[in-house]
Amino acid sequence: MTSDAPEPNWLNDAEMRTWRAYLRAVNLIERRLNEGLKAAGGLTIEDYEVLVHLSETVDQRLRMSELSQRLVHSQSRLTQRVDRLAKRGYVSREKCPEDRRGTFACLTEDGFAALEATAPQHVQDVRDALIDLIEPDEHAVIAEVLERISEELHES
Amino acid sequence: MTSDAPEPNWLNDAEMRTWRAYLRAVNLIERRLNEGLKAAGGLTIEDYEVLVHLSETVDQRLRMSELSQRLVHSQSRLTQRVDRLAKRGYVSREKCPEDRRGTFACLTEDGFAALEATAPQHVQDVRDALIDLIEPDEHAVIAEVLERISEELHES
DNA sequence: GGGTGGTAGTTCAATGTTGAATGATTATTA
DNA sequence: TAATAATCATTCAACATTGAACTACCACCC
Repeated sequence: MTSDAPEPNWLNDAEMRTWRAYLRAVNLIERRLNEGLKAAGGLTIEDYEVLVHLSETVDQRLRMSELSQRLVHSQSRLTQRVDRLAKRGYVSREKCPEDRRGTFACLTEDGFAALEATAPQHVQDVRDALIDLIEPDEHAVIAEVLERISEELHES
Repeated sequence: MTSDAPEPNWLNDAEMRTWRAYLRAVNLIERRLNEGLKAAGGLTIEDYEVLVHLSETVDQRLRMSELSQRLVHSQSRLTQRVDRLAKRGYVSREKCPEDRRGTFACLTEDGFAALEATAPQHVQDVRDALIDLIEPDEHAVIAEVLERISEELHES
Protein backbone atom coordinates (compact mmCIF):
# COMPACT_ATOMS: atom_id res chain seq x y z
CA MET A 1 0.00 0.00 0.00
CA THR A 2 1.51 3.29 -1.07
CA SER A 3 0.92 6.87 -0.05
CA ASP A 4 -1.71 8.95 -1.70
CA ALA A 5 0.59 11.87 -2.33
CA PRO A 6 2.47 11.58 -5.62
CA GLU A 7 6.23 11.46 -5.28
CA PRO A 8 7.48 15.01 -5.80
CA ASN A 9 9.31 15.69 -8.99
CA TRP A 10 12.62 16.59 -7.33
CA LEU A 11 15.19 18.73 -9.07
CA ASN A 12 18.04 16.84 -10.63
CA ASP A 13 21.61 17.98 -10.08
CA ALA A 14 21.75 20.36 -12.99
CA GLU A 15 18.41 21.89 -12.11
CA MET A 16 19.43 22.28 -8.52
CA ARG A 17 22.63 24.01 -9.50
CA THR A 18 20.68 26.37 -11.69
CA TRP A 19 18.25 27.15 -8.92
CA ARG A 20 21.01 27.82 -6.41
CA ALA A 21 22.89 29.97 -8.89
CA TYR A 22 19.70 31.89 -9.56
CA LEU A 23 19.12 32.65 -5.89
CA ARG A 24 22.68 33.68 -5.40
CA ALA A 25 22.90 35.79 -8.53
CA VAL A 26 19.70 37.66 -7.78
CA ASN A 27 20.82 38.57 -4.28
CA LEU A 28 24.25 39.61 -5.44
CA ILE A 29 22.83 41.76 -8.21
CA GLU A 30 20.49 43.51 -5.84
CA ARG A 31 23.21 44.15 -3.33
CA ARG A 32 25.53 45.54 -5.96
CA LEU A 33 22.93 47.85 -7.44
CA ASN A 34 21.93 49.19 -4.05
CA GLU A 35 25.51 49.92 -3.15
CA GLY A 36 26.00 51.79 -6.39
CA LEU A 37 22.84 53.82 -6.02
CA LYS A 38 23.60 54.69 -2.45
CA ALA A 39 26.99 55.96 -3.50
CA ALA A 40 25.52 57.95 -6.39
CA GLY A 41 22.76 59.69 -4.47
CA GLY A 42 20.29 58.67 -1.84
CA LEU A 43 17.97 56.46 -3.84
CA THR A 44 17.36 52.79 -3.35
CA ILE A 45 16.72 50.62 -6.35
CA GLU A 46 13.03 50.66 -5.49
CA ASP A 47 12.97 54.44 -5.43
CA TYR A 48 14.81 54.50 -8.70
CA GLU A 49 12.38 52.12 -10.33
CA VAL A 50 9.40 54.20 -9.27
CA LEU A 51 10.95 57.29 -10.82
CA VAL A 52 11.96 55.46 -14.00
CA HIS A 53 8.50 54.11 -14.59
CA LEU A 54 7.00 57.56 -14.17
CA SER A 55 9.62 59.12 -16.42
CA GLU A 56 8.82 56.69 -19.20
CA THR A 57 5.18 57.70 -19.54
CA VAL A 58 4.10 60.51 -21.84
CA ASP A 59 2.90 62.76 -19.05
CA GLN A 60 5.23 61.59 -16.34
CA ARG A 61 2.49 60.12 -14.22
CA LEU A 62 0.85 56.81 -13.45
CA ARG A 63 -2.08 55.62 -11.44
CA MET A 64 -1.02 54.08 -8.18
CA SER A 65 -2.54 50.73 -9.04
CA GLU A 66 -0.90 50.63 -12.45
CA LEU A 67 2.44 51.48 -10.90
CA SER A 68 2.14 48.84 -8.23
CA GLN A 69 1.41 46.23 -10.86
CA ARG A 70 4.35 47.22 -12.99
CA LEU A 71 6.68 47.13 -10.03
CA VAL A 72 5.16 43.95 -8.60
CA HIS A 73 4.66 45.69 -5.29
CA SER A 74 1.72 45.50 -2.95
CA GLN A 75 -0.46 48.57 -2.91
CA SER A 76 0.37 49.50 0.64
CA ARG A 77 4.04 49.15 -0.08
CA LEU A 78 3.70 51.52 -2.98
CA THR A 79 1.59 53.97 -1.00
CA GLN A 80 4.32 54.28 1.57
CA ARG A 81 7.14 54.40 -0.91
CA VAL A 82 5.40 57.22 -2.73
CA ASP A 83 4.85 58.91 0.64
CA ARG A 84 8.55 58.94 1.20
CA LEU A 85 9.38 60.08 -2.31
CA ALA A 86 6.77 62.82 -1.98
CA LYS A 87 8.30 63.95 1.29
CA ARG A 88 11.59 64.39 -0.53
CA GLY A 89 9.85 66.28 -3.30
CA TYR A 90 10.57 63.74 -6.04
CA VAL A 91 6.97 62.83 -6.66
CA SER A 92 3.61 64.48 -6.15
CA ARG A 93 0.09 63.10 -5.96
CA GLU A 94 -2.85 64.24 -8.02
CA LYS A 95 -6.41 63.10 -7.81
CA CYS A 96 -7.74 61.40 -10.91
CA PRO A 97 -10.68 63.33 -12.38
CA GLU A 98 -12.19 60.43 -14.36
CA ASP A 99 -12.25 58.05 -11.43
CA ARG A 100 -12.42 59.81 -8.14
CA ARG A 101 -11.15 56.79 -6.25
CA GLY A 102 -7.91 57.07 -8.15
CA THR A 103 -4.63 58.86 -7.56
CA PHE A 104 -1.79 59.68 -9.91
CA ALA A 105 1.80 59.61 -8.82
CA CYS A 106 3.54 62.37 -10.78
CA LEU A 107 7.24 62.85 -11.33
CA THR A 108 8.39 66.31 -10.24
CA GLU A 109 11.26 68.29 -11.69
CA ASP A 110 13.35 67.47 -8.67
CA GLY A 111 12.50 63.83 -9.14
CA PHE A 112 13.57 63.96 -12.74
CA ALA A 113 16.77 65.73 -11.76
CA ALA A 114 17.51 63.05 -9.16
CA LEU A 115 16.98 60.42 -11.79
CA GLU A 116 19.24 62.17 -14.27
CA ALA A 117 21.95 62.58 -11.68
CA THR A 118 21.85 58.92 -10.71
CA ALA A 119 21.30 57.30 -14.07
CA PRO A 120 24.87 57.16 -15.44
CA GLN A 121 26.20 55.35 -12.42
CA HIS A 122 23.20 53.08 -12.28
CA VAL A 123 23.36 52.11 -15.94
CA GLN A 124 26.98 51.20 -15.49
CA ASP A 125 26.10 49.10 -12.47
CA VAL A 126 23.36 47.32 -14.41
CA ARG A 127 25.94 46.55 -17.08
CA ASP A 128 28.50 45.35 -14.57
CA ALA A 129 26.02 43.25 -12.65
CA LEU A 130 24.06 41.71 -15.48
CA ILE A 131 24.00 42.98 -19.03
CA ASP A 132 27.70 42.91 -19.80
CA LEU A 133 28.01 39.49 -18.21
CA ILE A 134 25.77 38.09 -20.93
CA GLU A 135 27.67 37.20 -24.10
CA PRO A 136 26.12 38.45 -27.35
CA ASP A 137 25.18 34.94 -28.45
CA GLU A 138 23.50 34.26 -25.13
CA HIS A 139 21.42 37.39 -25.04
CA ALA A 140 18.44 36.15 -27.03
CA VAL A 141 17.97 33.09 -24.84
CA ILE A 142 18.18 35.07 -21.63
CA ALA A 143 15.74 37.67 -22.84
CA GLU A 144 13.33 35.08 -24.07
CA VAL A 145 13.31 33.10 -20.86
CA LEU A 146 12.90 36.19 -18.70
CA GLU A 147 10.02 37.40 -20.78
CA ARG A 148 8.43 33.99 -20.74
CA ILE A 149 8.60 33.98 -16.95
CA SER A 150 7.14 37.47 -16.72
CA GLU A 151 4.29 36.49 -18.95
CA GLU A 152 3.66 33.14 -17.35
CA LEU A 153 3.60 34.35 -13.76
CA HIS A 154 1.76 37.48 -14.63
CA GLU A 155 -1.60 36.23 -13.32
CA SER A 156 -1.75 35.63 -9.58
CA MET B 1 34.57 72.38 -24.91
CA THR B 2 32.92 69.19 -23.76
CA SER B 3 32.09 67.80 -20.36
CA ASP B 4 34.66 65.86 -18.39
CA ALA B 5 32.29 63.01 -17.59
CA PRO B 6 32.28 60.37 -20.31
CA GLU B 7 28.93 59.85 -21.97
CA PRO B 8 27.27 56.93 -20.19
CA ASN B 9 27.01 53.73 -22.12
CA TRP B 10 23.22 53.63 -22.16
CA LEU B 11 21.34 50.40 -22.66
CA ASN B 12 20.04 49.82 -26.14
CA ASP B 13 16.47 48.69 -26.70
CA ALA B 14 17.15 44.99 -26.48
CA GLU B 15 19.26 45.40 -23.36
CA MET B 16 16.62 47.57 -21.77
CA ARG B 17 13.94 45.01 -22.47
CA THR B 18 16.11 42.34 -20.92
CA TRP B 19 16.73 44.41 -17.85
CA ARG B 20 13.04 45.19 -17.40
CA ALA B 21 12.09 41.56 -17.93
CA TYR B 22 14.69 40.57 -15.37
CA LEU B 23 13.31 42.91 -12.72
CA ARG B 24 9.80 41.79 -13.37
CA ALA B 25 10.59 38.09 -13.49
CA VAL B 26 12.55 38.18 -10.26
CA ASN B 27 9.77 39.90 -8.39
CA LEU B 28 7.13 37.59 -9.78
CA ILE B 29 9.15 34.52 -8.92
CA GLU B 30 9.66 35.67 -5.38
CA ARG B 31 6.00 36.47 -4.93
CA ARG B 32 4.94 33.11 -6.29
CA LEU B 33 7.35 31.16 -4.11
CA ASN B 34 6.33 33.01 -1.00
CA GLU B 35 2.68 32.39 -1.67
CA GLY B 36 3.36 28.70 -2.13
CA LEU B 37 5.42 28.39 1.01
CA LYS B 38 2.91 30.29 3.05
CA ALA B 39 0.22 27.92 1.88
CA ALA B 40 2.37 24.87 2.59
CA GLY B 41 3.44 25.79 6.10
CA GLY B 42 4.54 28.94 7.83
CA LEU B 43 7.96 29.41 6.29
CA THR B 44 9.10 32.27 4.13
CA ILE B 45 11.53 31.63 1.36
CA GLU B 46 14.26 33.08 3.53
CA ASP B 47 13.44 30.71 6.34
CA TYR B 48 13.38 27.86 3.90
CA GLU B 49 16.76 28.73 2.49
CA VAL B 50 18.33 28.87 5.93
CA LEU B 51 17.05 25.39 6.69
CA VAL B 52 18.09 24.02 3.31
CA HIS B 53 21.62 25.26 3.64
CA LEU B 54 21.93 23.70 7.07
CA SER B 55 20.41 20.44 5.88
CA GLU B 56 22.94 20.16 3.09
CA THR B 57 25.98 20.12 5.36
CA VAL B 58 27.37 16.90 6.80
CA ASP B 59 26.58 17.74 10.40
CA GLN B 60 23.55 19.94 9.80
CA ARG B 61 25.22 23.07 11.04
CA LEU B 62 27.00 26.13 9.77
CA ARG B 63 28.82 29.05 11.26
CA MET B 64 26.71 32.18 11.27
CA SER B 65 29.18 34.06 9.10
CA GLU B 66 29.40 31.25 6.56
CA LEU B 67 25.65 31.04 6.39
CA SER B 68 25.23 34.77 5.92
CA GLN B 69 27.68 34.70 3.04
CA ARG B 70 25.96 31.81 1.35
CA LEU B 71 22.59 33.49 1.66
CA VAL B 72 23.94 36.92 0.73
CA HIS B 73 22.41 38.34 3.88
CA SER B 74 23.86 40.87 6.27
CA GLN B 75 25.02 39.40 9.55
CA SER B 76 22.44 41.22 11.61
CA ARG B 77 19.70 40.07 9.32
CA LEU B 78 20.83 36.49 9.75
CA THR B 79 21.15 36.87 13.51
CA GLN B 80 17.55 37.91 13.73
CA ARG B 81 16.28 35.37 11.28
CA VAL B 82 17.99 32.64 13.26
CA ASP B 83 16.50 34.14 16.43
CA ARG B 84 13.07 33.65 14.98
CA LEU B 85 13.78 30.18 13.70
CA ALA B 86 15.22 29.26 17.10
CA LYS B 87 12.12 30.59 18.82
CA ARG B 88 10.08 28.20 16.70
CA GLY B 89 12.44 25.37 17.53
CA TYR B 90 13.69 24.83 13.99
CA VAL B 91 17.26 25.79 14.69
CA SER B 92 19.51 25.89 17.72
CA ARG B 93 22.73 27.72 18.45
CA GLU B 94 25.96 26.18 19.64
CA LYS B 95 29.15 27.90 20.57
CA CYS B 96 32.13 27.06 18.41
CA PRO B 97 34.93 25.48 20.45
CA GLU B 98 37.77 26.30 18.02
CA ASP B 99 36.96 29.98 17.77
CA ARG B 100 35.16 31.26 20.75
CA ARG B 101 33.83 34.26 18.89
CA GLY B 102 31.89 31.93 16.65
CA THR B 103 28.44 30.41 16.74
CA PHE B 104 26.95 27.50 14.87
CA ALA B 105 23.40 27.49 13.67
CA CYS B 106 22.21 23.88 13.91
CA LEU B 107 19.21 22.32 12.26
CA THR B 108 16.93 20.62 14.78
CA GLU B 109 14.72 17.62 14.18
CA ASP B 110 11.70 19.87 14.10
CA GLY B 111 13.47 22.06 11.59
CA PHE B 112 14.21 19.10 9.42
CA ALA B 113 10.62 17.95 9.70
CA ALA B 114 9.37 21.39 8.69
CA LEU B 115 11.65 21.30 5.70
CA GLU B 116 10.47 17.84 4.70
CA ALA B 117 6.85 18.84 5.04
CA THR B 118 7.31 21.92 2.90
CA ALA B 119 9.69 20.62 0.28
CA PRO B 120 7.31 18.89 -2.15
CA GLN B 121 5.16 21.97 -2.59
CA HIS B 122 8.19 24.20 -2.80
CA VAL B 123 9.95 22.10 -5.40
CA GLN B 124 6.86 22.17 -7.52
CA ASP B 125 6.69 25.95 -7.16
CA VAL B 126 10.33 26.29 -8.16
CA ARG B 127 9.52 24.24 -11.24
CA ASP B 128 6.44 26.26 -12.05
CA ALA B 129 8.14 29.58 -11.50
CA LEU B 130 11.49 28.95 -13.12
CA ILE B 131 12.90 25.54 -13.93
CA ASP B 132 10.11 24.17 -16.08
CA LEU B 133 9.87 27.46 -17.93
CA ILE B 134 13.36 26.87 -19.29
CA GLU B 135 13.39 24.67 -22.39
CA PRO B 136 15.96 21.86 -22.38
CA ASP B 137 18.06 23.51 -25.07
CA GLU B 138 18.10 26.75 -23.13
CA HIS B 139 19.14 25.30 -19.83
CA ALA B 140 22.90 25.32 -20.34
CA VAL B 141 22.97 28.98 -21.30
CA ILE B 142 20.86 30.02 -18.33
CA ALA B 143 22.91 28.01 -15.89
CA GLU B 144 26.14 29.32 -17.28
CA VAL B 145 25.11 32.96 -17.13
CA LEU B 146 23.77 32.66 -13.60
CA GLU B 147 26.93 30.99 -12.40
CA ARG B 148 29.05 33.58 -14.15
CA ILE B 149 27.15 36.33 -12.36
CA SER B 150 27.49 34.62 -9.00
CA GLU B 151 31.18 34.24 -9.50
CA GLU B 152 31.75 37.69 -10.87
CA LEU B 153 29.87 39.57 -8.18
CA HIS B 154 31.14 37.36 -5.45
CA GLU B 155 33.67 39.88 -4.14
CA SER B 156 32.18 42.98 -2.65
C1' DG C 1 -33.16 54.27 -8.09
C1' DG C 2 -31.44 51.19 -4.47
C1' DG C 3 -28.92 47.21 -3.24
C1' DT C 4 -24.93 44.38 -3.97
C1' DG C 5 -20.48 43.57 -5.00
C1' DG C 6 -16.09 45.10 -6.69
C1' DT C 7 -12.08 48.39 -7.09
C1' DA C 8 -8.63 52.29 -5.57
C1' DG C 9 -6.02 53.80 -2.25
C1' DT C 10 -4.73 54.56 2.60
C1' DT C 11 -3.96 53.37 7.49
C1' DC C 12 -2.34 50.76 11.29
C1' DA C 13 -0.14 47.21 14.04
C1' DA C 14 2.93 43.50 13.69
C1' DT C 15 6.92 41.98 11.65
C1' DG C 16 11.35 42.32 9.24
C1' DT C 17 15.69 44.85 7.56
C1' DT C 18 19.52 48.17 7.82
C1' DG C 19 23.61 49.95 9.43
C1' DA C 20 26.27 51.73 13.06
C1' DA C 21 27.92 50.75 17.64
C1' DT C 22 29.38 47.29 20.99
C1' DG C 23 31.64 43.32 23.35
C1' DA C 24 34.31 39.53 22.97
C1' DT C 25 37.88 37.03 20.84
C1' DT C 26 41.69 36.12 17.62
C1' DA C 27 45.54 37.70 14.44
C1' DT C 28 49.32 40.70 13.38
C1' DT C 29 53.13 43.52 14.12
C1' DA C 30 56.73 46.08 16.54
C1' DT D 1 54.71 40.51 24.98
C1' DA D 2 52.14 44.59 24.46
C1' DA D 3 49.65 47.22 21.29
C1' DT D 4 46.96 47.42 17.38
C1' DA D 5 44.02 45.72 14.06
C1' DA D 6 40.72 42.55 12.35
C1' DT D 7 36.83 39.21 12.83
C1' DC D 8 32.42 37.12 14.84
C1' DA D 9 28.21 37.87 16.35
C1' DT D 10 24.75 40.59 18.65
C1' DT D 11 22.08 44.77 19.91
C1' DC D 12 19.48 48.84 19.09
C1' DA D 13 17.00 52.51 16.81
C1' DA D 14 15.46 54.02 12.48
C1' DC D 15 13.30 52.66 8.55
C1' DA D 16 10.52 49.45 5.38
C1' DT D 17 7.11 45.76 4.35
C1' DT D 18 3.05 42.92 5.16
C1' DG D 19 -1.62 42.05 5.34
C1' DA D 20 -5.97 43.00 7.17
C1' DA D 21 -9.29 46.56 8.02
C1' DC D 22 -11.21 50.69 6.41
C1' DT D 23 -13.12 54.68 3.49
C1' DA D 24 -14.61 56.18 -0.64
C1' DC D 25 -16.15 55.49 -5.00
C1' DC D 26 -17.77 52.93 -9.28
C1' DA D 27 -20.44 49.22 -11.88
C1' DC D 28 -23.91 46.10 -12.34
C1' DC D 29 -28.46 44.28 -12.07
C1' DC D 30 -33.11 43.70 -10.39
